[in-house]
Amino acid sequence: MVGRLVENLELYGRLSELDRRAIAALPLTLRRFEPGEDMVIEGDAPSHCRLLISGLAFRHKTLRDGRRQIMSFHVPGDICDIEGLLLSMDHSVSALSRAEVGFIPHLAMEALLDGHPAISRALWRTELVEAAVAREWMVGMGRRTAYARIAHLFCEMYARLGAMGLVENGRCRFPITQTHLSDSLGLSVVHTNRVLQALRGDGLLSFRGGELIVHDWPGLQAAGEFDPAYLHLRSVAA
Amino acid sequence: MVGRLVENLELYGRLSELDRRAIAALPLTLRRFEPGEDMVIEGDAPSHCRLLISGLAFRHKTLRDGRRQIMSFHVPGDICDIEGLLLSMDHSVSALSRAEVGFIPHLAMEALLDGHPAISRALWRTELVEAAVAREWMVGMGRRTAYARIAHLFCEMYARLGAMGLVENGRCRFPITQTHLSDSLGLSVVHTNRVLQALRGDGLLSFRGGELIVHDWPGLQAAGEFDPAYLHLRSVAA
DNA sequence: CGTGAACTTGAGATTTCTCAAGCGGGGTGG
DNA sequence: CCACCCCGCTTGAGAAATCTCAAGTTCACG
Repeated sequence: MVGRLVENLELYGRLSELDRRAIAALPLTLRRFEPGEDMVIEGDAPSHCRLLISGLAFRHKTLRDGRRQIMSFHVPGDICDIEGLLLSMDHSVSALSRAEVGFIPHLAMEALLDGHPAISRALWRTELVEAAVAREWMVGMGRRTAYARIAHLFCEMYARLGAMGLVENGRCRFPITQTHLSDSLGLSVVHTNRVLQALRGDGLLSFRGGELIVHDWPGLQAAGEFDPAYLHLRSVAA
Repeated sequence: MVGRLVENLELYGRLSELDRRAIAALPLTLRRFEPGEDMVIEGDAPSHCRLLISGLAFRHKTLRDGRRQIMSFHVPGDICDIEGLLLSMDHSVSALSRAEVGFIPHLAMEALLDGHPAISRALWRTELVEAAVAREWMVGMGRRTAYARIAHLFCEMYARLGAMGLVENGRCRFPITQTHLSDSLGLSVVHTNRVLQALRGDGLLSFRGGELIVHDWPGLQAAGEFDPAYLHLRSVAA
């Protein structure tokens, strides 16, 4: 159940057997979410952490008039609302696809962190990587064209999913709509659609029915000015 | 020397006398940076943490062709490269104004964190707040007009500086150029300049020679769609 | 008095947006 | 089993925001 979490935490350094056993012993309540369903809402002060076990999720803020900004995507092994441990939520988290989520009581989490500095440090590190990703998104929204921005996002997800073994033969599932894509990148759906066609036309990728196919990985990286260093992964999808 | 840091860490909950004394006992080497000088550079793997003692600093990434994106501003009491403790730097940090910086060896920092869970937690919380600010910037760059974006940034800094007691009579020092402003918000200098004039013309603020004067705080907040909740401050400048 | 950085202005070029409408497939009720 | 409907995708076209280029101004500083 927590396999992906341990994997995630061990990306940069092994945990002790003791640490691993403590994680495995976490009390976990399972729940399933349907696509689009909210897992936490802005303003909540959650009493549990939500560990994504299968499926994808995303963080977002929605303004009064309906404009929405998606701020990150989450893959299995991520805790989607870790900040809820210390702060109230200033944004919402929703399921992208059908998702299985493990609920871990804050009390258990706090005990785990206080008793296991190595886990605390590893979890903090995943947090820092998330912040690095957020900064890279800022660079994109502030300083890159729509074309580069879209290319970059696909590079990022391709690399992240690849690192989890979810890329096969240049293909991976990435079940988002063009609306999600637009809301991630700060674009209109219309423009996103046209730029997507350009990327396809340039032979870089196809994206259809929630499946991403990368036809020209070096070309796509160049188009997106993608340098995976900020992901702090150990290896990158070939 | 570390007064601001303790203040910062105690924003949400007191530390014990023991914790406070441990912080005060940190070995600290002082160094001064001139405006624009780099404190850490992308790619560095620092061996010390940089605690900002006086002055302002900012994080940024610069692309090959010179486009730059500023990703955050830092005030006294912030550790500007805390992620260097666990990761290599994927961006640079530079001094905005003349700044005094305390260098703390990573070894001392690690010992402090491992021995004092409360400090570890408090520091993590400041990190989470930073991430929240980053998300709000994303909303701005993705979904707000230049006018709202500029207003919002000034609201944010006014609130943050106000919370530190650095606002007096609706005025505060915020020593950035219009170029910095543009690079923070993903705008061209020309456009920034014109929008700034509009904000001044609408009687919301003046910004000249690195001094921000807020003439109409409610109006400015409305223009920027500013809701300080994401800053997770205890109080907001009046 | 000369110089450079920051700021300002003008004007045309681009990117991206908005509005409006048509298309297509999967799901549902009759 | 079929018609209908909705959501997501696509296209067209004019509008708006923002950018780039180019030059002029101001002011602090040496």
